[in-house]
Amino acid sequence: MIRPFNTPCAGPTDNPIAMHSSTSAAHADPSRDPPAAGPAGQGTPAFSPLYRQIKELILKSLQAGEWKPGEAIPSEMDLAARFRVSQGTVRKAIDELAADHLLIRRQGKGTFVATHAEQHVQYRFLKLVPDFGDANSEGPADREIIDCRRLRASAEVARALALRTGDAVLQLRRVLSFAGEPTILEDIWLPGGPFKGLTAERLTDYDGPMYALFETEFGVRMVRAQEQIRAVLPDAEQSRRLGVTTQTPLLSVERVAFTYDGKAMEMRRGLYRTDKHYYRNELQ
Amino acid sequence: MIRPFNTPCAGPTDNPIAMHSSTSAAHADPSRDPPAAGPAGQGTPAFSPLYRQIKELILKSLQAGEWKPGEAIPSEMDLAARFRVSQGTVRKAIDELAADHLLIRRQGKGTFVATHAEQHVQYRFLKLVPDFGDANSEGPADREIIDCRRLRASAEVARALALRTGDAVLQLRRVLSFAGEPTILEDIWLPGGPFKGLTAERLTDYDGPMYALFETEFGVRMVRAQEQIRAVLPDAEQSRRLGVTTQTPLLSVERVAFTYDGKAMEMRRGLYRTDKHYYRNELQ
DNA sequence: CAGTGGTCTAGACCACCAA
DNA sequence: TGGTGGTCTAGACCACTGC
Repeated sequence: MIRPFNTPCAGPTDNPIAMHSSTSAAHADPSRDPPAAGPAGQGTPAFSPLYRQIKELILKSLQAGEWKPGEAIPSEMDLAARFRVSQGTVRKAIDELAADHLLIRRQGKGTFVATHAEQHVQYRFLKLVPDFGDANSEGPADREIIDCRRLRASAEVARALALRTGDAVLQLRRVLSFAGEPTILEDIWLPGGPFKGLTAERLTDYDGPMYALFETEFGVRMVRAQEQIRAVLPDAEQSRRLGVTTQTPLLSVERVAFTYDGKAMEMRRGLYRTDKHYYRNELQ
Repeated sequence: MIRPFNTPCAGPTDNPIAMHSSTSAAHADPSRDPPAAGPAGQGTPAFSPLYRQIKELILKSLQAGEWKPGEAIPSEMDLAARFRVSQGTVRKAIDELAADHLLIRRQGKGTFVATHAEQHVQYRFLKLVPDFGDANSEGPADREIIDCRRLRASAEVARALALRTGDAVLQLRRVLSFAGEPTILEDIWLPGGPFKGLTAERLTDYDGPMYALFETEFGVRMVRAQEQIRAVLPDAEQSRRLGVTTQTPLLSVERVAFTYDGKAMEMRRGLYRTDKHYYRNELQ
């Protein structure tokens, strides 16, 4: 057996996963354990090509914070030397991470950790765009924090965030206005532990996407999200906040956002006015 | 100059785009025309790596119908021989086409032209899923064609389909029911020319996705779509068709679907009930 | 068993960027 | 000018499929 596929990661600076001779077999040794990774069931599939193992190792370094959002990671040649594989194999691993928007390649400069700050689209996960013009034509949104409190997770929030009912959570409520018009009313729930110390003041003072603040202040990087969209009517308070009647249909957009390791770290429910905007989706 | 980058495609069976010596330069010859492709402005960017040219040639063959949806395309080796490039270059071209869901690779079998028929997800572009269970748990949708008529394009439809106002279009109206409950009311507009001969009977008789019928009967393959989603209230007839009150908020989902060559070939507006379903979206 | 796509490597050269 | 990512090639071997 040449490649110890399940060797535990030895740490961020030394991952001797491969010790190939120049003509070594490229694939998993069939004498290894069968795919069922263990009694826990949820294990990762045991067989995995080398470039995917490299991908996992890079992912682990990202999770561990070895390279921070916005920073460059080592060059492909350096990573190839570290992992004792060819540049092509590292390249394929990085290709997938770039396709997942975890890394950003810049020819001639290097490969960088993606970040919610300093990317030209202000809100990467916000799909609401104006009927006329594009997202930038309205300028930055006005953001007003209405409420920020600590409370115990409801059953629904607990389920979404993989907490237990009653665990401490932070609840935010805010209004986003575009072109001076209140357009989005959002409730946001965050797990109390990772976001200890987050206050309305810090949010108000911070001038940038909320997810960028999460990265820099709490080390929480959102990389993926799921949304459930419905049409609803607002209650009295919601309609007042958005300046519409209670008979005005609104989009209810429920989002759960996930970090590198796939943990749900935020749930939010937004009410979107769609009289001057629409939710845009590309299908492929 | 080694590679005639702008040589017109010589036809599906002979595309002598490359005549490299074994150590030839890999990139565009800088002595070529500058990137501005011509006075028309909209031209494709003049510089393009070899694998992307191969991709375009394969795309042209798909458009031309050289390989039909569901069929296998030639093997990577065959295509490499045809285009006089290495297998790796063909591979990269196919990789991108597979990522775009135009081709489907099956290890050991070949590479196949994607199709709306015979894919396990019944409706690839339909993002409405039940609150409980998954899309398959409800079984196939009941489809009822309510209306099918030829008329002249309104300004809005003409704009979406790149027609002129007053051009002939086909208008369909149908209701989709899940678990016996009417859930989606859809108006569909199709350009009259390409869909000449489409009737309500043919749609009713056909047992499969509408887009699959478009492929087999009209040679129109939808590969991409854009949706604009809003929350609305139905009018009297719409509410009756869906079995809800006129005060029930619904999703309005406006879709424009595109073919291989990027031409818009369908517009539809769906009204979705979201009391037992939701529109699901993955953000990345 | 032959043929397909999938992985891995090694080496060459190119385009882009910053110093 | 040197370093980065980007492209292209050639050859080897592996995994999967179907005959």
